[in-house]
Amino acid sequence: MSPRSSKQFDDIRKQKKKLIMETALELFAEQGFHATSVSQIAQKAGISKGLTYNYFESKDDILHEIIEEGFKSIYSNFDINHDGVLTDDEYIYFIRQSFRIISENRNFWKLYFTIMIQHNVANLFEGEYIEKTQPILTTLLDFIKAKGSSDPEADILAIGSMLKGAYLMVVTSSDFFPADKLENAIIDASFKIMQSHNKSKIKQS
Amino acid sequence: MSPRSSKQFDDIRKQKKKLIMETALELFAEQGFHATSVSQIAQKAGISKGLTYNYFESKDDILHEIIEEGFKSIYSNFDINHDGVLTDDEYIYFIRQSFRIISENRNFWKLYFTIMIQHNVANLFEGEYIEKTQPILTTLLDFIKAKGSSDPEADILAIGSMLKGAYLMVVTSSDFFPADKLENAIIDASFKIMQSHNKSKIKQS
Amino acid sequence: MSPRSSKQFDDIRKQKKKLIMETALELFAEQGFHATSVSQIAQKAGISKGLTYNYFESKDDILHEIIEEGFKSIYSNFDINHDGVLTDDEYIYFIRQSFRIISENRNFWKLYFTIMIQHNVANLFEGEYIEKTQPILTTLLDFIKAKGSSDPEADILAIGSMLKGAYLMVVTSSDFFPADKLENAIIDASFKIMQSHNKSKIKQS
Amino acid sequence: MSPRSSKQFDDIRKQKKKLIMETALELFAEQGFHATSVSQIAQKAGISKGLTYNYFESKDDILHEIIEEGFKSIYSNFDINHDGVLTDDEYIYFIRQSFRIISENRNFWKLYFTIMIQHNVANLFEGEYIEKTQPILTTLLDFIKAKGSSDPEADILAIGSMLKGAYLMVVTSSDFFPADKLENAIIDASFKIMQSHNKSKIKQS
DNA sequence: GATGAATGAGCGTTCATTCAT
DNA sequence: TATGAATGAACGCTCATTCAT
Repeated sequence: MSPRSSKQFDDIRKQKKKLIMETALELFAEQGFHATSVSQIAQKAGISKGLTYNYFESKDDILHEIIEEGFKSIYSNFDINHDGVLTDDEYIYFIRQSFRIISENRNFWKLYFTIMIQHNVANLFEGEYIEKTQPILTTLLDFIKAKGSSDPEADILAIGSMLKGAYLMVVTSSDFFPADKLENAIIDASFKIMQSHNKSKIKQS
Repeated sequence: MSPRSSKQFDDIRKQKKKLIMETALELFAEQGFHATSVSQIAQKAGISKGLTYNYFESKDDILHEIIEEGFKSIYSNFDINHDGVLTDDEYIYFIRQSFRIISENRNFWKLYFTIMIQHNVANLFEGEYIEKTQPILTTLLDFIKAKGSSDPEADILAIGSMLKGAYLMVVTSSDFFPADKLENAIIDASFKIMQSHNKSKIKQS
Repeated sequence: MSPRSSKQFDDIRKQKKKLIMETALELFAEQGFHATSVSQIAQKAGISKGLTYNYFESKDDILHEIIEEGFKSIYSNFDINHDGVLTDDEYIYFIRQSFRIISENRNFWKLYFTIMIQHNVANLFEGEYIEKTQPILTTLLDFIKAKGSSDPEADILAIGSMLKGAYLMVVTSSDFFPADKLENAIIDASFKIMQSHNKSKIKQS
Repeated sequence: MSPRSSKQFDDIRKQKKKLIMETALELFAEQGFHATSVSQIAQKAGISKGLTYNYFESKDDILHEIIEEGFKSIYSNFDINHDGVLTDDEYIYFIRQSFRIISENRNFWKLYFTIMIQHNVANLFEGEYIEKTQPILTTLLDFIKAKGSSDPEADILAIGSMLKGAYLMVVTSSDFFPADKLENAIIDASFKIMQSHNKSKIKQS
């Protein structure tokens, strides 16, 4: 067989694999992993049940590859090789971009949140997770400090929570959800949190 | 010998039902509803599989009763019959209390978040959900307005996101998570959001 | 305990047993034996599941006692101690009476036919069955002979089939079934069969 | 290797389906529908329990397909497109044929009678049943009238009962049953019933 | 005599996975 | 590469039966 046709076969394999993963992701996100059967995936993808096992070792394996692939593509979308401190516009761009990524991959993120709640995601991807996440957190912390925060650790907790909650809203939201309003509110609020020098209202409980 | 009195039977029933629900909640929270089998529940509860069906009509029924019971106990913990506007201390108390409720029922809230992600929870409990939630949101909105917010709708989105995200952190956190620090950070941040009169940093994208 | 109260207890036992058997018969006839649960019987009879086993050894036992009791009461309704040959009126009375017995106990006969189809009933009641049935058949055969039948064995087959079929119709019939018309048709036809001296129309196939 | 052709798959499916239906019919007839388990069917057919559900949606579905198939083959065996009135020989042929069909499919008819007793079979197959049965009854009624019956409605009741009873005997009979003798007796008797102009012996009760 | 909680075997059914073709 | 028939373990659930009270 010529190398050319070998390459063609390879392309077919890649396409089929992608097709199966995309179909599975849709169903996993809609119904959950355990409530989705391999038959369903195969049927929706228009292939035979048996063929699935030509591309994946098991149903679990499909899930793992989806998650792995998802993470890879997410982090490749963030350009975190940032030397200095973010400008305000860069920060805003980062937030906006993260919203865009999530709303464009709502299925993946539904799945991600579901898994995250059940298992500690950091454990799932061990070193890799921290390795990828750390630079983002560091950059964010530097930015908060630069804005004059009186308690950067607290602020990053608050802002991180706010982002997580907002992402969750986007993921679970219906089509009529005012995504823009939320996005702007989160951006504004994060500046308020970083910049404000108010004394804390609270006494330790 | 005479048969057990009806009170005795009633006591047994209540106790067993509680045992089954608690056991099921643990497993549902850990593994998810679909990944948990009735056999597992029965085994962990130390009873026979068949007995489960003496107390619940179906596996679905167990879930429904857990959620119903959970909602009942949550809302009974919030005293929302509030006429005027919250004081700062009342607001702080409300937030602290909500954190306490969630961290004391982490299993229930794990389950709740998981279900919420798959099916819009508002749909699940339709009328009741909105009926119970609305007064809380109204009270919160009034408080935000009273604090002089320049855009209460945006602020409630931001604060709501922040709470949701923080709750999610508490639910998924390990035992070593600095819950107090998070709690304080969220309270401080929410005041910053409401009080700050800064002009918006953002231009519409 | 006085003999009197002992007798009272005995009466209670008999009544309860009868109640259970009647309730079970209704359900067995409607739904079939296997599709009827002991719980159903107990519930419909207004007693506890456990009590059933105070009166019957098993679910099978209930069925057996119903059938035994049914047979006893059927044969006790036929006065077959008949020396000579039946008169026409006695024959007609016998047929009419058999229809009455069946339509008054449709539930029992439904059950009887169902069991008969699955198992050879003669086997179920071995000696007893033949012992009870034989005199009836002998009396009938004598009557047919006396009416001048040219082939009594054939005629008893035909008349026997006709009765069996008619009984089956009564048992499965709705409330609007013209039972009288059927009864009269069967009586008339049976006389035609016995009396007619026609040559056979048929050649052996 | 290339996969089986779709004709090969089709052949396998048809053969297996037939095997399952035949095995199930045997067991349903012997033990009744409810007393027969899917495991039993599979074991007797020499396949796995799960495979059954590759061919039938449910246990109920097996029953339905058996009955449907049975009815189809029965009615296709009667040539009822009969314009004029039957000759005597045609009538005899019709009766003999019906006996043959039933004794060749005793299992199906056992099942049929059992179901008929519990649920009015006309209800089960509603329209179709009446549509198929009506022409047979009409042809029979015309024949009875042509033979000079003084009360055709009564005679068809009597003959119908006789046939039903005789069929039931054939179905429940052991291998030693004198089927020929019964068949001839029924044919003779039916002519006697139709032709006889005797006055009725009976007075209304 | 009477209750119903409790058991355990078995039911109908589903499904991840294998394999001959 | 691709098919779908086939398997077997496990699922949710039912029910005849037992037993402490």
